[in-house]
Amino acid sequence: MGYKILIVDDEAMLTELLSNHLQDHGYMTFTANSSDEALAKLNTKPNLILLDINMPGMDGLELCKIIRNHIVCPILFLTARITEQDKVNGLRAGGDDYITKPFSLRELIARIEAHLRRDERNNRPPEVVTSQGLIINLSDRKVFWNERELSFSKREFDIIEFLSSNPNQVFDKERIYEAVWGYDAQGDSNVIKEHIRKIRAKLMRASGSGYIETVWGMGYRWEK
Amino acid sequence: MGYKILIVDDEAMLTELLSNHLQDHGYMTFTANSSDEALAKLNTKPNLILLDINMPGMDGLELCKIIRNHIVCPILFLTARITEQDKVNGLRAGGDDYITKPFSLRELIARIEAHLRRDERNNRPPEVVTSQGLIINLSDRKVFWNERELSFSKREFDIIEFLSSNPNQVFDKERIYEAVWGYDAQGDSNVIKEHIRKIRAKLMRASGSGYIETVWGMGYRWEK
DNA sequence: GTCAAAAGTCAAGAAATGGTCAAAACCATC
DNA sequence: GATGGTTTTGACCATTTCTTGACTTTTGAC
Repeated sequence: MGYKILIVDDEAMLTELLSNHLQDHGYMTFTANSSDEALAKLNTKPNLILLDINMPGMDGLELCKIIRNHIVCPILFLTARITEQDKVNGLRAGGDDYITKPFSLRELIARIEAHLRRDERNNRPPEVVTSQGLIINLSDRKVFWNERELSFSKREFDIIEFLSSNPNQVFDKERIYEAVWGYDAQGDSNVIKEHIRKIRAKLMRASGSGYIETVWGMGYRWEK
Repeated sequence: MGYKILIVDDEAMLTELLSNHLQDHGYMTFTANSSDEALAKLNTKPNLILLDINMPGMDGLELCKIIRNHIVCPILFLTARITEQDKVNGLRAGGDDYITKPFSLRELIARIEAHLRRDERNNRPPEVVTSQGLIINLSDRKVFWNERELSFSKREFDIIEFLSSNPNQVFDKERIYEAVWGYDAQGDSNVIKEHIRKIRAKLMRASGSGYIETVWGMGYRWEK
């Protein structure tokens, strides 16, 4: 449920169609029509990637190697015809499976599910658990306090994610801004103060603790 | 403070300009206008390298790979326009970031600082332990005396950090001022006396020892 | 012992930083 | 384009920390 799938193919129409179909099956999809776009969309942290082998410019195999350096998830190649050489190259590049075009959509779904199941078993911990009952699930972007779900906005969660992933370390506001907003952001420091306030309030109301400690003159730290 | 940056570009004018600008920001710079020169200057042990991708002869990517075999430090590519091929190749060659020309100097500085900070965090020894039960954790900026945490203000901790990282060495007030405040001592020497007093008081109350010894007429020394 | 320079102490004011609030700007959705 | 939520802003207050200056004590030289 709610798995994210990144679809990479230079034919926009195909990505579009696949995207629709997968969405109908309850997946969250992202599409990319070039290698560059694909790399850019890795930050969506997909749970699985569908990758066309034959693309202009850098082909799928090259791209696959690069992706492997960044994230771990099943990569399924889509390919028009598969030669033995293709298969070997693909495996060597880090692919997990092949689906030859044309393929039946039912087969596609079946394979995707198989890989996600296996992946789930292997890569258990996509979550961060912190003190007594607070669970931060980074892949689902959800936070729970003893069964009960707390809701945070995007920015709020981004900040929680960053800080809680580096517990006990102090980050000044600029550093947080950089991590959450991006590089050159010339942010007013009030923005962070305000978000921290909101986060603390929500956490405090639910759990009785704010989790984020202020280190005067230095920044904030996630207390684990 | 005092980071060394190696600037590699075949355009002498550009390296010159960058060099000046970075020096204005407190960096120590070295320039190289060819790959050979760059390799030769690796022995300056730069903390960061700015590398032009498009150079005659061996290009930046090749150079990057070679450099990676020699030293570990952030490598930022400078490139006229970035194609997806560039990006991919660059990542593969071991680069850490891209800056496309023309770039704003502010952005350049921001990125350099970001990378140096990150690098520093990663390569920093996690903690310093000093005599009987006093633990100074530099990355968490926490000080413990037998389980119990002692709290210090930013300046206080900065001073502790500086002195305890160079135990048994005597530093006069100007030197401490320079190390902690950042530039040439402009401040009244009382500032340091006062901070030292506070630090000693806190340490003394917790541990029974002040740790900072006065060397009359010379300065202070951290007793290990 | 006396003296001057250096170091230590203390209290008070200045400066910096963080917290809070309300309102404006922004954005997606209907 | 109205709505409701999110994000950003600016103003203001409270608190902590930093700095200063006057004063006392210690130190080493004479």
